Amino acid sequence: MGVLKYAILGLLNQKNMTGYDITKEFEETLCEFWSAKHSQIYPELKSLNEQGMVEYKIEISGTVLEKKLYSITKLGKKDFMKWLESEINIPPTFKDEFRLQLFFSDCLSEEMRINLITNHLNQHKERLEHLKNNQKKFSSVIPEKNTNSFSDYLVLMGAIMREENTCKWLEKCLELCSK
Amino acid sequence: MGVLKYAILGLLNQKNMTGYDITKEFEETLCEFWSAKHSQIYPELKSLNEQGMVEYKIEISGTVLEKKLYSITKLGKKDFMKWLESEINIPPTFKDEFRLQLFFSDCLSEEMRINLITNHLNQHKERLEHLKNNQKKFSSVIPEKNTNSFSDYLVLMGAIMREENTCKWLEKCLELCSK
DNA sequence: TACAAACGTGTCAATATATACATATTAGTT
DNA sequence: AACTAATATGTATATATTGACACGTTTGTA
Repeated sequence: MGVLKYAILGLLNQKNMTGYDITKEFEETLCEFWSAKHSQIYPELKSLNEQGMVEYKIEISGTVLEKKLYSITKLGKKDFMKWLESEINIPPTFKDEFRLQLFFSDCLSEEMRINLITNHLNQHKERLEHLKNNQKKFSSVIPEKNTNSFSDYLVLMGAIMREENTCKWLEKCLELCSK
Repeated sequence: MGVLKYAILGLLNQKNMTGYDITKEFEETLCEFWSAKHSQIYPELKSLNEQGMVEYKIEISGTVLEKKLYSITKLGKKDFMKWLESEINIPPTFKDEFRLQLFFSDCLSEEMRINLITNHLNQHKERLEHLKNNQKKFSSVIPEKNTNSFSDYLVLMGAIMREENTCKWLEKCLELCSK
């Protein structure tokens, strides 16, 4: 696939960053729909630099610590926009370990099955609360369309709707299992 | 993670199968929530056999073709049930290339963004139709609880609800992008 | 009988990803 | 001055996964 490449280019298209900054961005902002550890990011940045997609200048932090401040090149921007405009296909499989468990759950006692679903439901409820909290930063006003905040808003709305729907499904499952 | 292991054990817990049968099962039945190619399945079966989780007897198909008919062992069944009863955590990230695109979509013109979302919506509508077709096999009657059909029904219901919800979200996005 | 599609089992190379290993500096606090 | 958390950059090892390579048999049909 090579999606990591475009996640990094997209971030550098917003502003110049170090590998460390990018790692933080994955942890704090993109984590809902993409993730990568620094052990994957640093090699990828090296490769993108070799491909001419990004460049960097070394900045000195304090007295000696060298930071590589990366920026996107024209070539990188072109490649990023090409991906952004491309109509990707939805993957045939959304891997989901819980759904696999549920598929085999007829081996369980009624009680165990209900336990399994209830536990999962609680986790999704918690995540939903967390996402709703995130949404509070958009204080009742929907951001303007040409800002990243607006894109952010659309994605967050999707995550919230997904969690709400997942909870609804699990509650329906519990109902069917109980009666 | 090692989820593939439990997917295979779960299938062999239902009935004895060859590697080829298991591959087919992934393609036709599990594909909605797990997948694996035969190049992953054969080595995994070998490893499971070495761990004492599965065993096989060779059957002759036709005059010379040797098939390995795998079955789950007591040890395998024990390990499978332990996984099935375990309360797994939902992964922090559901990787989703489209959501990544949408997150960066403020770089696009209004028209291009609408194109992107519309195309994605159409794909999900198509998948929804496909899933609803699958559901027809449960001809108006909900299967009995202790059958695999019932588990299958719960998972399929989840997939349908998810696709419906995704369509709803994308339609809402289109609305917000247009006005 | 010839052909094709399906059956059947495997390996190899490349990519993706996670965890652990490894090291050093800087800024803030006590 | 000593300590700690955060900043900063890499590599190594193991596992997961895909697509390509590789081979041979059987069943149904034209």
